[in-house]
Amino acid sequence: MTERFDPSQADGRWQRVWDERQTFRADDSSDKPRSFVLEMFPYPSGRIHIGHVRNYTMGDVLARYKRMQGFEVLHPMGWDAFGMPAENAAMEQGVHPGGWTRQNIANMKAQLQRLGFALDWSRELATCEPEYYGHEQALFLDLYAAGLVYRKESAVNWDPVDMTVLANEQVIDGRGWRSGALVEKRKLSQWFLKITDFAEELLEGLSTLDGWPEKVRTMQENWIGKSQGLRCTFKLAGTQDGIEVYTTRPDTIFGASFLAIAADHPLAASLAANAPELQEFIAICKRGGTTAAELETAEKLGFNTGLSVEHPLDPDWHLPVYVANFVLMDYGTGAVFGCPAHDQRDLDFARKYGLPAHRVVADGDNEALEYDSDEAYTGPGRLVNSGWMTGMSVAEAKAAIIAKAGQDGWGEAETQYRLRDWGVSRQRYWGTPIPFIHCETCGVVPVPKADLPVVLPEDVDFQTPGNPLVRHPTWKHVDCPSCGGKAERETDTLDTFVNSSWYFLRFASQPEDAPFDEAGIARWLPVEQYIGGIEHAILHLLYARFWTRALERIGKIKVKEPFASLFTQGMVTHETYTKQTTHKPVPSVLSEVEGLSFSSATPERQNSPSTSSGQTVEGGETINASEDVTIVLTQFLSPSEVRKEGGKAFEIATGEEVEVGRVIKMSKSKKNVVDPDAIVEKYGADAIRWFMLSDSPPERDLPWSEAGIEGCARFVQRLWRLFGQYDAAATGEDRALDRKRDSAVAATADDIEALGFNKAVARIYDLANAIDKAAPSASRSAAIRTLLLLVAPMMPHLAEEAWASIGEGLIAEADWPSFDPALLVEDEVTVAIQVMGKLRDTITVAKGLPKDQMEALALASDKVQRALEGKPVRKVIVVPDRLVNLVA
RNA sequence: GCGGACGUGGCGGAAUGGUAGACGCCGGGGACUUAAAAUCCCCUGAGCUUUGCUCGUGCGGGUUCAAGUCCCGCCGUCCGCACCA
Repeated sequence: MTERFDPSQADGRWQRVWDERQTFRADDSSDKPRSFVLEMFPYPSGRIHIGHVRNYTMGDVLARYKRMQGFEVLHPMGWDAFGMPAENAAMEQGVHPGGWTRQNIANMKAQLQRLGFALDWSRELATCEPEYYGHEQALFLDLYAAGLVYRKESAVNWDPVDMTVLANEQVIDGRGWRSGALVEKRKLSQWFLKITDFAEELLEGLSTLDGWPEKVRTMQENWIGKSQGLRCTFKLAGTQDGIEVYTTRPDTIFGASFLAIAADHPLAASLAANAPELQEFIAICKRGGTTAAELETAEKLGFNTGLSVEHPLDPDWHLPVYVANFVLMDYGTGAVFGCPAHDQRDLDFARKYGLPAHRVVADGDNEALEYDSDEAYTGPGRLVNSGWMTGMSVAEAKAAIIAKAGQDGWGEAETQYRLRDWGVSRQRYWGTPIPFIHCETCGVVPVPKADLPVVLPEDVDFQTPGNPLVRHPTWKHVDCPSCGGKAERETDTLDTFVNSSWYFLRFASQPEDAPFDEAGIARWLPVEQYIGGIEHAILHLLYARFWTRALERIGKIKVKEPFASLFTQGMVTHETYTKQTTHKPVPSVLSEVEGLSFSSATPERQNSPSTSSGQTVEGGETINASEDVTIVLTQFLSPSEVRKEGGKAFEIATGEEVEVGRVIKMSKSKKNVVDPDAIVEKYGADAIRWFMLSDSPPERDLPWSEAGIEGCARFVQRLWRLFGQYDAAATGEDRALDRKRDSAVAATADDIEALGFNKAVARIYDLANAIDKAAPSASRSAAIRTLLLLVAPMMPHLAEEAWASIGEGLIAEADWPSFDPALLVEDEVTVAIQVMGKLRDTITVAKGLPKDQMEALALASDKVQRALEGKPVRKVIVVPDRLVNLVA
C-alpha cells in the first residue's frame, strides 16, 4: 500500500468501476427483500449546494448499508427540471430554458458522480423531457376523466413580478414566495385539482405515518385545518331572507350580540350599491395588509349596516349587522355571529362599538351576565345565562344546539376545512403543457391520448414579459379533436409541484407507453425512507400524498401513502464575516450590488433573515438623504477571502480584522458559502462525506468549518494507515478487542438504521482508537477488516481501495459483518458504588455476581467506609452488574 | 395568540431514571525533525486546603435510594401557522 491515500486518483477510478459493473443498478427481478431509498430530487440550478451533499450523503449511507444487509436497493436520482429560474435565465442571458436546464443537469450530474453516490443512473429522469411530462399529461387526463380536475373562473393570486398565478401555499405574508412581490387578486379561468375531496383522507392518513416526524404531521394537520361546527341562518328581521354563518362555538349562541360579514360578502356589495360610505369602508378593508405585523396591530373595524337579524331562538331578539374587516370571505360562509365574552376578536370589536358582552360560559364561579374583562374567556365550563342550555358543559351544549337547529330547520352540523383546491395553472412557458384544447363549438376538449405528448415548442421568444406560448405564431393553433374546426391549445402550464408529485412512481417503473405499470409500483413502493428538507413539509409532501391517493382511487396503483418514513435533515450553516465602512451620501446603485447591505441600525440587524432570496437591502428603514445621516455599510466577505487566526478573522487582501458573525444558513447574499466541488478537489469525496455525517445530529443544523473538514481529511489518512497494518498471518487472540469489534458492529448498524449518523461516526472513531492501541493479533486483523466494512457506506472510495488489497471483489458488494451475540456478553463488568446516591468508588466484578456479594464488596471499599463516616447502612440498593447504592 | 422543538464544557454533541461530558473540533504540553509539515504520546468542565474534596446539564420547586432524563412553575432561543369564526 502507498503511504498516503490519494483521492484525486482513487475516487474517479472506483467510480468508473462501479459504473462499468452497474453495481448500483436495481434489479426488478431480484428475489431479495427490497428497499427504496429516496432523497428529494434537486432543481438543476447550475451547481450543487452543500445542502445537497448532506442530503444525498445521508441517503447514500443508508442505501449502501441496506445493500450490505442483503436488500435489493432502489436508489435513483433525477431532476426537478421545470421552473422559473430557467425562464429568468432566458430573459437575462438570452439562452433557451431547455438548453440552460440541460447544461445544468450535465454539470450537476458530474458533480454528484464525483461524490461517489451509489445511484442507479439507468433510471435517471428529468421532468422537462417529453418522455416524462407526456406521461404526466396522460395522468392529468385520467384525473380529469375521474372528475378530479376542473376549471373555474376565480380570483387568483397574481404575482406581478413573475407574471404568474401562485397557489395559496406559495403566498407568504401576502407576497410571492419567489419574487417577494406583493400579490394582487385577479380573475382568471384556472385549472384546479380537487385536493379538497381528499381532505379527510389526507388528515386521517397522517395517523398511519409512524415514520414521519411529528412536526411535519402537525404542520399538515394544521394546513388541512379541520373544524367542526354549525352552519346556521340568521333571518333578516321582517323578511324571509337570511344570513348564513358558520361557527365552531354554537354553544355560545345565547351570548351573541352582533353579526359581522366580510367586506367582499355579496350582501355587503349589494348594500354598497346605494351607500357611498360603505363603498369607502369596503375599499379600506381591501387595502389592509395581510402580513403578520399588520394583522397584530390591525384595529378591528366595522361598519353598521343598519340591518338587523332575528336570533334563531327568539324572533323578538334582534342583533345588528356589521361589515367587518376581520371576517374572511373565503372561510366558512363569510359571516360570523359575535359572542364577545368568549372570543377575543369579538370582544375587541364589541368594546370599540359599544356592543353588549354577555357571559354564557362560567369562568370558575363567575356567572355574572355582564362580562367586564378585556380578555375573552375561551376555556371550558358550565353554561350560564343560556336559557334551556344553562348548566350544560360546552360539549353538551354544542351537541344540543346543533340538534335543535336541525329539528327547527335553521341550521345543521358542518365540517369545514381550511384546505383549498389546488390551482395548478401557471402562465409560464417552462412547464408541462396542460393537455386541453379550447374550441368555440365544443368548449374545452381533452387532447386525445394518442396525440400525447403535447410538446413545448422550442422556438420561443423571451424578450417581452408574459407567457411566450400565447405569442407563439403557430403552436396554439390546432384543429379541434372533436369537431375538426379551428381551435386553440391551452397555453397554461402545470405548477411544477405537479412534476414532483409522482416522480417516485416513475423511478420504480418506467415503461415507454405508460407512466408506470402497477406491478412495478407494487414491487418498490412505498418509499422506505425519504429524505429532504423541512421546507417541503407542507407543499410537496402534501401534494405527493394527494397524487398517490388520487391515483389509487382511480385504480392506477394500490398504495395510498408514498413515503413510509420521512426524514427532514438540517441545514448546513457557516459563520459570517463582515466589515463595516461608513458612507454619505448613499449611492442608490449600491443596493443592487450583491454582498452589500445597508443599515442605519446596529450591526446585529444584519443577521435578520432576508424576506426573499436575492434581496440585499436590510434594516427596513427609509433613510432620508439629509447630510447629517451617516450610513453604515456592511460588506459580507466569503470564507475564501478570510484568514482565521487565534479565534479572530482577517481579510486576506487587506489584513484588516473582520467581524465574525452568527453561524447561519449558507446563502449567497451573506457570502457564507462553500463550494462542494472545491472541497472535493482539495480533500476528496470521502472527507466531505464524512464531514456531512459527523458531529451534528442529522436533523439539526451542521456548522461548516475549515478545521472540521481538515480533521475529516486527517481521519481518512489515519484509517488508510490503519488498514495498511492488516496482517492476514497474524496470530493470537485479543478477547477485549473482539468484544469491542462486535459491539461496534451492532451499535453502528443500530445507529445507521435510526439515521443517527453522528453516533455511528463516534462508534467508528472508538473502534479505530481501540485498534490503534491493540498489539498485533489475529483479533486485531479481524477488527481492521471489520472496521473497513463499517466505514464502507460512508467512505466508499477509501474502503474499496483498501479492500482491494485485503478482501475479495468489491466492498460495495460485500456483506455487513456478522458477529456472535454471545461474544458481546462481557465476563467482567464495572460496577458503580454510591453512598447516598453519590459515586464513591467503582469495582470490577464478574458478570452476574449475586447481590449479596456485590454488597459485601461495596462495603469492603476504603472509599466507601470513609464516605460512610461510621454511620450504619440503613438500606442497600443493588442493580445487578451496574451499581450498589448504600443509604446511611 | 396557537402549535412544535430545543436549552449539557471554549465549540459540535454523547448519555434504556443508575459512573454526566462518549466521539470529534479547538487549545496546551511533549516526542520525532537541522527546521517545518505530517505523525505519535499526554493533558484539557469549574473551583479548592489536590491519596482527595466541593460544585456542575437555563432558573425555582417536587417525586425517587438515585434526576440531564420524570412531574409542576418560570426564563430564553429557534421553527411552523395565524383576524380560520
